[in-house]
Amino acid sequence: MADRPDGTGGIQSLDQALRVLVALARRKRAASLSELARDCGMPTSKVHRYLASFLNAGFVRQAERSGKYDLGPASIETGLSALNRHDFVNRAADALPGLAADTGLTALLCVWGNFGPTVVRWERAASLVAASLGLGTALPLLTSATGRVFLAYLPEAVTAALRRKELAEAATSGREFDDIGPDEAGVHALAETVRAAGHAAVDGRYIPGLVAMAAPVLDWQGQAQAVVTLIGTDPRAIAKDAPALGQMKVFCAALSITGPGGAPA
Amino acid sequence: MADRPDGTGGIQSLDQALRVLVALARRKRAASLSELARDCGMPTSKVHRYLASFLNAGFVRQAERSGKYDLGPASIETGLSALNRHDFVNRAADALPGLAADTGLTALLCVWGNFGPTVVRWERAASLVAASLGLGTALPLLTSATGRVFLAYLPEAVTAALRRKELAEAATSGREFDDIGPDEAGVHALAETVRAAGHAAVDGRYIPGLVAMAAPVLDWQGQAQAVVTLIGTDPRAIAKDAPALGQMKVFCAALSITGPGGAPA
DNA sequence: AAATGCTTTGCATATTATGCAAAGTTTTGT
DNA sequence: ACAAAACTTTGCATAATATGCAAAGCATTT
Repeated sequence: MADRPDGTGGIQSLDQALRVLVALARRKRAASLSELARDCGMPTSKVHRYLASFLNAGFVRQAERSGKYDLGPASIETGLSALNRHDFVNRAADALPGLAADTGLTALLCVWGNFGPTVVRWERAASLVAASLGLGTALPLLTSATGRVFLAYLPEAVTAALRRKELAEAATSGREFDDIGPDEAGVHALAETVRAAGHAAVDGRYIPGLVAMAAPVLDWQGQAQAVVTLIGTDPRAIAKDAPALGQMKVFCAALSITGPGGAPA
Repeated sequence: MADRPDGTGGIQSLDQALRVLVALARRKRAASLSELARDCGMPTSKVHRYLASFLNAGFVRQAERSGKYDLGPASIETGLSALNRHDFVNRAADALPGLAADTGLTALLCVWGNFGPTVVRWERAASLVAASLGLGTALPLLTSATGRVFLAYLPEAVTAALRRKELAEAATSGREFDDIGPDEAGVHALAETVRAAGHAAVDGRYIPGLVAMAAPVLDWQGQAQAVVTLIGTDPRAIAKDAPALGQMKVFCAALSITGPGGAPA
């Protein structure tokens, strides 16, 4: 056991102990000693001693009667502390210039404000500037890629008011939506499509000369905490096989909190 | 090192390593190696090796540029997994959207964390979004409805540290509390008032434009294991005869562990 | 009541964590 | 811009300690 390519300079017993803790976290319910030992491929006595330490520190609780092991209050407190520092807006904002540089597109970070999708950070690429887009700008819900992602990843009640407003305006102005039905049913279908794809994209139909695509930064309730948007002029930039699409989704996935079950290596 | 009355049968290196993790969790921000070493009274080399293991397991993240250490995604996942095992969180989470819909207000579920009242679930209503409120956000103890319920329904020892801190801050900043005395006696009286009413409410005094009310979810010892909070913009929503108040209290009563028989596994 | 499965503890050995000190790296001061 | 200080990271010898086996409790089952 000489070479650990990446896992250098750690404490072996601690590595093993943490494997036990994540094994317990992966299970949905309390687990018995032997179950955990089997999961980790370790002798029961070893796991038992690890659990004793976790128990003393409060990371693990032992059920009074059954003797099974479960996660304890210290695990909750540590997790909440970690969550507390997870500031989506700032974390995303720090990384936004990198995304803009990698893709060569203008990158936007939006949150849901009182008037709908609101731009809070924006990183322009070399080529173009959408002059009308400034900080605090509110974007449309139904006709922007950003808005459509919020539509798909926020509760209906939240978006209801703006939804109705934009539908009514579309009706009175006579301007129909090209790619969606002009009623609530059409909006539902749109949201479903966005959820299935994991992102939204619009071509120059609504904002002539501009193409955009957007993806959500999700919290662990599966709701959109923020939306990241890429804007360009070239329609090929938002094609399904465009590299920028993949980069954007990776970017968002890295910022999203993966709930229990999602286990990256 | 002969007698450890209660801490029997553990792994010493693991005990020490976990002390480092909780030291990191107790800090509000990312910490440097030497800070942690000082906190724990350990040599830096030791702490560094522990952190290397935590890093490999994902419990700790290292900031790209500063090199400081912070809690990582595995900490979040483990904590959320621990939260999900408490039945009351799940039951509350299932019912929370209904409460938000019925009242038309934003509904919050909070538990007590390292930094005080901490948001673990929230359901936004149509009308408003408090942008600064997210999962894992820590709320003030004395000036939020949520915090005041914890103050009233948790042992004094639990809230003591935060109580002193907020009182001291109020004293130095010169900002007096409007509705409570600026000392421990005033805090005691406040807690008594909350207990008598069974809930707490604040108007826009502390958070301009926002009104909130909160009630406890009690365990079998009569302590708050969680607090449910409703937030709105209309002061009439938190009036004594407002329907939302009754709905919230019914909601909490249903979640509270009533008599014997509600024995979790 | 005997037996099975599970959890917990003793103990000798070898693995491995430890602390010191030096090398490497970034930040601060002049 | 250079020097100095502070901090982070790594090597190494030694002593501490984690490990695995096996036996002893303990509860539930047949």
